[in-house]
Order: sequence, then C-alpha cells, then structure tokens
Amino acid sequence: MLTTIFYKPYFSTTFFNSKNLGLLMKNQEVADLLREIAEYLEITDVPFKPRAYQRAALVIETLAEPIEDIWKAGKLEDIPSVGEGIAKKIAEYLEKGKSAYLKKLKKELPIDADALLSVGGLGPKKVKILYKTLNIKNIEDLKKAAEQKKIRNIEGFGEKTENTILEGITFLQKTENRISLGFALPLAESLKDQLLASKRVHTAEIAGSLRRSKETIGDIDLLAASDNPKRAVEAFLTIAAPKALLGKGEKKCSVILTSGMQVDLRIVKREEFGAALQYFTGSKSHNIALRNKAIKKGYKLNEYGLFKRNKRIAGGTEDSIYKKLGMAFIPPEMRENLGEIQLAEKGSIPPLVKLKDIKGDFHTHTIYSDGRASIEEMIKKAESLGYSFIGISDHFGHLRIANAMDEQRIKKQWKEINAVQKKHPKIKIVKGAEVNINKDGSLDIPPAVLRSLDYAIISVHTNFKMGKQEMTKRICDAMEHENILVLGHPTGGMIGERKPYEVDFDEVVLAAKQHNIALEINSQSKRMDLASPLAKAAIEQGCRVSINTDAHYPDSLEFMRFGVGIARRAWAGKADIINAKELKQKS
DNA sequence: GCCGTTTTCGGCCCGACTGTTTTCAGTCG
Repeated sequence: MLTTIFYKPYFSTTFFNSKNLGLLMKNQEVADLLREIAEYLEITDVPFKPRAYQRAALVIETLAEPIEDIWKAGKLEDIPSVGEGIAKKIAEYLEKGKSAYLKKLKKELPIDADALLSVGGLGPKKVKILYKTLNIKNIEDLKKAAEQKKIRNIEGFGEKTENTILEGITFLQKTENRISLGFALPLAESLKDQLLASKRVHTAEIAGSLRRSKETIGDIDLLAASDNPKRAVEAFLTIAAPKALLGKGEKKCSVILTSGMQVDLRIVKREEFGAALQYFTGSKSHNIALRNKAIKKGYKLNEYGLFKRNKRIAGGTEDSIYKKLGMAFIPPEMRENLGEIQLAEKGSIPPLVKLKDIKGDFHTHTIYSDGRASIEEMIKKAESLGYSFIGISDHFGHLRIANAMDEQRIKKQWKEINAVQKKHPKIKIVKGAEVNINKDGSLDIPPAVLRSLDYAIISVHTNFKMGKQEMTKRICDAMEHENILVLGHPTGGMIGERKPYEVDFDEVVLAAKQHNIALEINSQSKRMDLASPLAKAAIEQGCRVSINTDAHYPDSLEFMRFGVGIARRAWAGKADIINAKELKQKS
C-alpha cells in the first residue's frame, strides 16, 4: 500500500456542539410564506409592510442555520429584519404548519397572487385592477380574458399590454428552472468576449449572481462601458442574435437567447463603471445594506457613483466605493449581507481560497470506468493546469451504468498508471477509486482492495429514495471504513433533474469531522454539490472540504473554477481545502 | 412591520424603460 497522507489528522478532544443543520428546507418554506404575505399586502396597497416581509424573507432564505432551531431557542427576533410581528407569524407557521394571517389575506382577496404576479409585466397594481374589473383570479382567467381581447379595453391597459401578458403566460410555462453556473458562465464569457472584440465598448464585465458564483442563476447580467451606448447596444444585439427582445433603451437592453436564457446588458460611462459593477453585482440585500451605510455617512450611493451632495467622491472602481465607506474590499462571492459588511468595516475580511491555490484534483474518471479519455490524456491536461498531483478515481464495484472496475481491471489500471507516472515524473499520480455506498452502509469494494488504494471517494449512486434517518445512518456507517478521503457529492442533487436525497446533514458533518473525511464540493455543472450554504455550514463546524471536478473528459478538469467559486461563497480559506495543499508522504 | 452614531417616532433604495398617456404610473432589477 502506498502510504500517502493528505493532511494531518486531527481529532478534537472536546465534544463539539451538534447543530442540526438539516438541509435548510424549512428556511425556504418560511421565506416563501413571508413573500406570499408580502404579495397580498402589496396588492391591497398596504404601505411599507410588503417590503418589511420581503426583507425578512430574503434574510431567512440566506440563513445558514435552520429556522426551527432559532425558533426553539426563542431567538427569532434576533434575526435582522424580523421583529415582533413577523416572529409571531413564523412561530405560528413552524408550530402549526399554516398561517392564519395569510388565510385571512387570501379570504379578503381570493386570487392566486403568486401566479399572477409571476407573469412578466404584471405587478400588484395591475393585478388588482384586473381582479376588480374582470374578476381575474388566476392564470386561466387571465389567459381567457387576454385571448378574448377584453384586457385592452381597461383604462391604463392597451393592446400591447394584452400581448405582453399572453407572451408572459407562455414564457411562464416554459421556464421554471434556474440554470447551473457551469452552463451559464461560459455562455456569458463568450458574449462578453465578443462584445469586447466588437470594439464598441471600452470594457465589459459579467455582473449579477454569476459574478457572485451562485450555483444556479436566473439570468445573465452584463455590464459595459462605452461613450456611444447606442452603438454598443446595437453591437450586442448582433452578437446575441436573440429570439426575443424584452426591452431596449439608450442605456440598457434585455433579450432572450435562442437557448431560452435571459441576458440583461447595461451600458455606463467609463467613470461610472466601478459603481455600476458594484451595483449590478448585488446581491440586492448587500446593496441595500451598503446604501444605508452611505446614507448614514451623509452620502448617496447609486449605480453612477458615491456622491456627497452632488459631487461624485468615488465610483471609477469598486474598491474606491468600499474604501470611502470605510470598508475593506468585499469579494463578490461574499456579498450576500450575511455579516460580510461588518467584517469589512473591521477590516477583517478573511483571505478566500483562489483557483491558483489548487494543487490537484482527487475526483477524475478515465476509460477504465465511464470516463472518455485515457489516463495519459487526463494527466497531460492536469499538467497543463499546473497541478502537482492528480488522483484517478474510476468507479469500482458493481455499478454497471458507470462501467465500474473489478479487481482484475484495477490491477491493470495500476500498471498503466505506473507507466504513465514514469513518463510524467513532474506530476504525482495517486491511485484512488470512487466507491458506491451500498443501501446498508457497506461499501461496494473488498476490504483488501480498499486498503491497497491510496485513497477512496465514497458516494451514493443508488437507492436515493429512502427515509432521512435510514440515509443518514447509511452514509455515516459508510464513513466508518478506513482509507476514505472524501465523501463525494454529499447531497446527491442534480440541478434541474433530481432533488437531493433526504439526509441529516449535521450528522454527516459530525461523522466526517470525526473520521477526518473531507466533504466534496463537486464542480460538475449539473451537480454543484455541496452548494455554498451547506459548505459554509460544514466549514464553520470545522469540517474540511475537497473541491473536485468529477471530470470525465480532460477539458472537464477546468470545472475546478466553479467549485472554487462555491468555496469562496462558503467563505473558505486555503486551509479549509484539502487539495489546496501539497501531498505529504507519510514516513 | 422594522429600525435607530439623526430617531422609541417617522422614516423606509433608486433609476431605466414601457405603455399609455399627453406628463406619468407601473414594473423591474
């Protein structure tokens, strides 16, 4: 057995507190409830309350702690933007699973507010008028009225609005899903590069949730600086060749690409670029907090700059804005209003892991299982990325669909690895395997083979639908085995395809920490698993993380940057990432 | 309904674009 150790085993003698991280499902439910309340209040024209509910929803959605725990601890009102009134409604919902307040609102306004408001071009005011004049309560009513050309006759509405509504309804049925960062980023980069090449802009940058490296995004936000915005917009339209034009003006333009992706382009002047980039990177919550800081200092912050009275005092760069507000620069990935502003004010933004810190990749496949390239092709690519090591982790066991290896084939593979290693002495090739966790928590590999590996990645590929307790026990039992380095794609979700399995994530984190096993951030476009809120929670608990690509092709090794983005959203430093350090030989 | 190096009361992010107006309300991000 080649004894390579990857990081110093540590074992805390103090018992660490168990915080039930769960999968934060309830947080989303509560956020949805508050948002729905806000919608009804908005339509009934209640002043200021809607925004209060929306703010609270936004905060709860991004909490890394289960709302049930906060409630049980009697600390709901400690959550920013949650006061007495909203705390009571949350408590009632968590206790009874429903809200009397929402029920009352729905009784007073018996319409499907959520659905109607999700139609593009329809806001609270129009929904209310449609209900009052045509008794439109849901999408079916709306569609019928539009098709019968009844809407155009309402005062304040017209033919165009009616058509927009009809288009909005069809669009609604088609686009439910958010797109993975892995698919959206290359597309956005290509648009940006072409825009730059057109020479119609001085500079261009990707903004929005994409720049914040969010695992999934709703649309692409592009920002460009130009002295001739009109020509820049024209150039963009030629490049994007959109299927639909949602809006076009002097300074901005919104389109739907043939892929169904929405792209928003905004053009600003050169001296405004930093302020605009800051503004359009968001998040909304971060920006509102930042703007309030500006107001308190007697400034005004908008997408054109930071102003004292009417004089611009910053705005050319993002850095200049944060500086003038008395803060350290905040990396885009951290801008979620989760405490980063307070850290920046103290000047203690932690150094986040960078792509260039990554020394190797532990999760890769070759033609020995379901990969599409030879060992040497993968090694060459890894070398070109400047890696000092690469782990080959083809499937082992009985996983037919992945062409998993048996004992004979893995021995053949080791021979080939040894030969390739000789040809490529600069990069260390480590012999791993990805092993399926059986339904009962055993591993689909003989103990002797497991021991002879340099390391194993264990992961769930079968029997996704089992009870939470059963799944938790299955995974935790599997982690008891020796020679395991990584728990692969720990929640099993596939973006747009499959929900994560049910598991008590806190227990998984505890077991991983206890057995010195790293949790994976799998950078495959479809996986992005762990996602950043869970990765952040795991790291806060002292768990290590391994950022891997699960590459099945040489070029897929470049997915690493998506995983690094997620890790940065999780506030991970170099020390939290096991493959951001060199391999160490044991004795 | 929330919040406070202006405040326990009186504020609440703000600018672009669209469509329907004929100077602006509504929507969006």
